[in-house]
Amino acid sequence: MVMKGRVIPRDFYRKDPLLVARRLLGQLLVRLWKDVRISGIIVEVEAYYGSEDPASRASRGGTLAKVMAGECGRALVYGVHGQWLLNVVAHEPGEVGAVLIRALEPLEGIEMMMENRRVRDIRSLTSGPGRLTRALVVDKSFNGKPLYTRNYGLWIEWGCEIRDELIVRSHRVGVREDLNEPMRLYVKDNPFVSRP
DNA sequence: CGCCAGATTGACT
DNA sequence: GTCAATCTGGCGG
Repeated sequence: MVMKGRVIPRDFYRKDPLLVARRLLGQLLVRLWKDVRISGIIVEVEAYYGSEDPASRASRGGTLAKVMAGECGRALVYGVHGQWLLNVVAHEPGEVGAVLIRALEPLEGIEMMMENRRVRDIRSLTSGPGRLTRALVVDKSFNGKPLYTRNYGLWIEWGCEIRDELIVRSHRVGVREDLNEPMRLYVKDNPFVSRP
């Protein structure tokens, strides 16, 4: 792709969360940590909406809802079950939404990730929302930070295009009450997709 | 402040 | 496959 290697601009995220989720597959999540580029290809995502979405934390109000209603392209980081989960705020103007990044295929800085995660098997490095934040050293301090600039050491850049035939759509993982529409997307047969 | 559910993980049968 | 440790944020007192 022509744009490969460039940071994805803010306007990319000003769309319906499911559409943004689809377009995020194949792009690169990059973390600059200790002068080392740690990155991975996004291979699994989930779309979340506002008050109409029973699985969304935004439907319960509070700080998270505010961030999800705020500026697109910013990180939304919050804790569940002792893990930090990384989302990108994404929605149409006046709406509420975000995309959860659930799994990466490790690309650069793999040794650094291994150090951060202390695992033997490379397949468990970044195959889960809590795992990838540990591997890339992402925590609450990134909450609200823009991901459309390199300024904060965490951003998303153009990677590769993934054909429609390679994309699987399913219901979201770990939610009590899901929407009728499946909101989870992942790359078919990719070994780094989290366990269903 | 205490309570508790939850967009999870890793260890174990 | 099962199961409990984990800890933040929302909410009630």
